[in-house]
Amino acid sequence: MPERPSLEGLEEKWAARWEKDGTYRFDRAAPRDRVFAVDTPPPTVSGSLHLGHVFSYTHTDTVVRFQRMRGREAFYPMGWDDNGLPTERRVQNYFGVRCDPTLPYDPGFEPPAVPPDPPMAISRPNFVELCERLTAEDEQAFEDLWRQLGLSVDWSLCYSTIDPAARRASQRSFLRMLARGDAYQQSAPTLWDVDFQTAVSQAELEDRERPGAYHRLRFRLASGGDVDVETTRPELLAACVALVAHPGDDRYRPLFGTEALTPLFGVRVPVLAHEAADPDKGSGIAMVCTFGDTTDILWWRELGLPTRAVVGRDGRLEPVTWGAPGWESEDPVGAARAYGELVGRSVGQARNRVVELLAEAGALIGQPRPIVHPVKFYERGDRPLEIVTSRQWFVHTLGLRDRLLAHGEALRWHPPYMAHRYRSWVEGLQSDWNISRQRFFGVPLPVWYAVGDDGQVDHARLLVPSEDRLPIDPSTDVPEGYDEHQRGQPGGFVGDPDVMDTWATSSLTPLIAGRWEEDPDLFARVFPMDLRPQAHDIIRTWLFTTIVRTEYELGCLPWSDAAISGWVLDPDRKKMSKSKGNVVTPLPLLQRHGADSVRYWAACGRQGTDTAVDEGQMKVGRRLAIKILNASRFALGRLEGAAAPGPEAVTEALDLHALRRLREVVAEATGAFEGYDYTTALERTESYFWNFCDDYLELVKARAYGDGAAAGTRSARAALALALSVQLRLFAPFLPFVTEEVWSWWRDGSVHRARWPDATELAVADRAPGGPDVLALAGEVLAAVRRAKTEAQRSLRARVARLEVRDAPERLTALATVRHDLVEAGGVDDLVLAPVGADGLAGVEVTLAEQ
RNA sequence: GGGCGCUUAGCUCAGGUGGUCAGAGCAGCUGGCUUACAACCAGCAGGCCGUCGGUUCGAGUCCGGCAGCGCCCACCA
Repeated sequence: MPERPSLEGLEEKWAARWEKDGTYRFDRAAPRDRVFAVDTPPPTVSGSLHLGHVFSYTHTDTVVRFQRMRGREAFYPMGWDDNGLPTERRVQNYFGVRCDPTLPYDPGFEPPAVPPDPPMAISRPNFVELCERLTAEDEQAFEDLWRQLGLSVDWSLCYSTIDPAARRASQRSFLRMLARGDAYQQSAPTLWDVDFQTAVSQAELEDRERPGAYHRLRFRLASGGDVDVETTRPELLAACVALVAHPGDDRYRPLFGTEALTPLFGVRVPVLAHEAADPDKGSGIAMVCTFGDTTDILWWRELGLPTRAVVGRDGRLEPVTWGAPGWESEDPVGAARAYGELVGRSVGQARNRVVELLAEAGALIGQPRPIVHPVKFYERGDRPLEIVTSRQWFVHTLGLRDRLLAHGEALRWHPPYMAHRYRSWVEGLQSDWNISRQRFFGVPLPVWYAVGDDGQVDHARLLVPSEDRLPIDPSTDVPEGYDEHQRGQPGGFVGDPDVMDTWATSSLTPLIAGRWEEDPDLFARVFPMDLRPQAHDIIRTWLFTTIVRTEYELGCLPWSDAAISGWVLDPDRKKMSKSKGNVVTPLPLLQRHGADSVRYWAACGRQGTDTAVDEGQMKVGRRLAIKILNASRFALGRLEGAAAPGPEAVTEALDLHALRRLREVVAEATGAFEGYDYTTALERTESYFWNFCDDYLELVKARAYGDGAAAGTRSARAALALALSVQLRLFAPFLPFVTEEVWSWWRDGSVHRARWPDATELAVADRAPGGPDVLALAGEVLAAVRRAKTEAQRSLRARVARLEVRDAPERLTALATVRHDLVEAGGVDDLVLAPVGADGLAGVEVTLAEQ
């Protein structure tokens, strides 16, 4: 035990020791019912960790440590989500490169020392190599941070979503979905990001408020007269395929079944009725285009409308042939002339130009009316999404809805109200899950397509690999029965060029971590898992897709419990974001306050609740850690190097009552932890501890310093040792470093492998006398003495000439049992216990000695 | 438009099953080197528990309405 204990150096010391001793190593011999398995969220590897990660991973770590101490064998892996767009984007910026899949691989390629501008084009294999190089560096930095924070992860169970095992699991599951018919390919209208040039899924959308304007366009009616239609997207006029109004709308009822002519382009479009049309929106009649928004897709599908696509994958208007089939016009020459003004322009540019053309043609009625309206964006994108028709791979989810809802009911949510988010998402599903992405750094779709003798790719003739070949890359691997020189040739094959959505792989984390199909013995010991911890913003993505995939592969829930953490807000309670520049990075805070202190702040944040960064709270945590050091030094210093007397030596009422109360705290903390309520467990423990220091240690001090043979001293020392041992273990999940340090002063082994305290070891508290809590009573009297000294502006060491306590007889009887401790702690010369009747005035009178 | 959460001292928040529940920490103020702790200790002050109504002998604590803030889902011509 050091003379002046300190927090300095504890983190390095114990992190190294835990690694060396394998303190957190999972024992795979443990049977399933003794295992506590966690589906750790693999953080996205693209730059640095966020304080939000520290926050929520600490929550999980406290629960894992509790379960481990309770005797469960913790299966607590770490994963890295390194595949996907964030990594690609980071690599592009970091090295100044862009991927061009048409280029050949350059085995000797090294990126320039200074990122070139404009970025240099490199082949897909070279690009993937750079992705792997950069993620390896990031992952090392992440691991270092997690170790510094004291996460009790078993680092031998580490995986990444791009590593061969993850690719194998992802491709295997895909092939099985394909074989069962759970996955299918389809050419269909798809949400499309024009900058990344990839499809995205419903789960990756977000709405952003953007300025727009209603443009009132006048359509001529084939039957004579005209009708005005309001639109925010006049640039899609050429793609108009119908006008739609509500069937009950009397203004337009006469027009249903007739035809209108689009301005500028003279295309005949039907006027139709559909329930989804809103009479109160715009002019009450909508222009259906292929495709301006998701409602257009609905109308197009349900009304059987033709397709006239004008927006290309690059977000520019594509050339069309007016007068050709599908592009019939009353005035093909005029249509071509007008469209010629728009072709090749981006949608924004085309909008400006078409408004001018419409105004010249007299078809724009009045001025555009500016509005602000929500527009769909890819969550990582900078421009609004377009909808283009493309061939994509989908996983059936709409047909699974009832089953998914049932799983959501069966899952135990912490806090329970988070279940609503899942349910409203599942109920609102509009399309199957699009899992293909037109990107490069991801798990390839493991299929090829036959090329017909005419040289045309036949997407209906799928070539799939056998499972034992996985993982494969169809751009370099060859299907069975073919050889490489047949790639792209008539009668040959081509590989699917796409990769899977990152969620299509990370949705398998319980299977990847549990080594599904590769280590059946391990899998049976850890699956289904106990806990899915994650933040609430990815319920609709990670949590939802994991349930989908597990339902398909195993027909069950992947875990019994989901613990949903909140976000970390900046000190002004604003959401942190890179664009606002208010992101707080964890490393400086860890260096400034220490891991235990940062963990303390995190553990004070309730499950599911957004919490502001609060360095003040971290300071409180640091103070608590220092207090634990000092209080421990006092308690252990009284043992004079000898072993503490056993619990049977505790005989004094004060000591027994302190232990009795501690036993209640143990029960409360245990119950709270079992319900994943680490915050309450910490609060109860901490509250007891401060009272223990302020009152109990002061009261027991003189006795603890006494003759080691005296019964009172033995009782004090035994109680101190037991109470300290229990409290260190209660604190261990929150403050792993300082508790381990103190534990090492007098106990063998790690506190983190010690048994969680329970009522059995505090059974001696059964001997506590009935009646009032002596510690609480003595604490009250002691407080009165301190108040008197403070109010007299005297030192706490000042003597009390006379202390008179007037109270009910039973309370006085209890107080009498601590008379000696009270006299010593208060510096009292004469203590008088004076009984009062039932209506007497209870009180404490303190007479200080002369200075 | 549907749903969820929050609204308690200047700040951040606790307050199972309704009756010492009006609390903690921080900040503030006043004191104190007390043999575990001066990066400490002791003490003080601070609040019509968002609002209106209801249930009850009694409501931060239960029910309903309203308001503000935040979020989820949907819509978004």
